[in-house]
Amino acid sequence: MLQQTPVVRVIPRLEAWLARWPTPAALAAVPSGEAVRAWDRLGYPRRALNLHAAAVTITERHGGVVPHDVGELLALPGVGDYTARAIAVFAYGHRHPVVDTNVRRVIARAIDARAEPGPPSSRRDLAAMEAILPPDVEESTVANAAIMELGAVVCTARAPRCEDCPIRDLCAWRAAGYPEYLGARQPVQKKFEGSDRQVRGLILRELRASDVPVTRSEIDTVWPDAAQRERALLGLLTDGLVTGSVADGYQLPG
DNA sequence: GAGTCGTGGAA
DNA sequence: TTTCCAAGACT
Repeated sequence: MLQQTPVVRVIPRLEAWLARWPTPAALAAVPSGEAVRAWDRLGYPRRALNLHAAAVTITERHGGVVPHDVGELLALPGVGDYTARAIAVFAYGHRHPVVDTNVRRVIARAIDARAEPGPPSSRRDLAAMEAILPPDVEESTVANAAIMELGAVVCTARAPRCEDCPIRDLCAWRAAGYPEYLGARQPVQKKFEGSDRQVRGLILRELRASDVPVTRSEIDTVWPDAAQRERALLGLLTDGLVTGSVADGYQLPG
């Protein structure tokens, strides 16, 4: 849920989710479409599908227990470098570098004296975090959490609160006089308004709201551009977020 | 490595 | 209003 999604938006959804499905086995026992429906408007609904698939794998192959091993975690659908290590470290207390967008920003500033991190590279980013991670296991766990939290609360992307920063006296960016970001800024994100992503969201919204298959003509009402509708629906079918056909109608997956 | 994939709150 | 961007993953 936390992937590319603000923490404050995740917390209430997580609590409701865990109240309904307290264990991987509980989630694995329902159709994947129920996970997509419960995901509601949290965004990136393939995460719901992946989470359900991961629950099935955990139930069938790991005895219902989320694995400790980073390699086994990485093998789960939707679990990448960040999530695998976050679980191993914060749930199980193992020693691994955990690198999210906050950590990348703190390292860029405090260590590299740059206003912003460069493009993500798991190899480089993990190595950079490993280099400053305490050797002691328990200290490393605290350090992972602390650096991430520092980036989320103090060393923020827009208006960093440097005067309140606990490591301001050893921050390389501060020592260098807060140099501006060098080089061409990579384009943030393609415009959402009018995008295929928006159409996908609108189609999925229809399917979530219905307990019976939705007809093609009903889907046709959500967006004026037919070609774009077709593209979005095909994409949803390909991703497994939607099942069905023109003849049977479309619905969330079983 | 570059593109794609949702949503919504804050500046 | 527009832009930014948020505990990323996958192709």
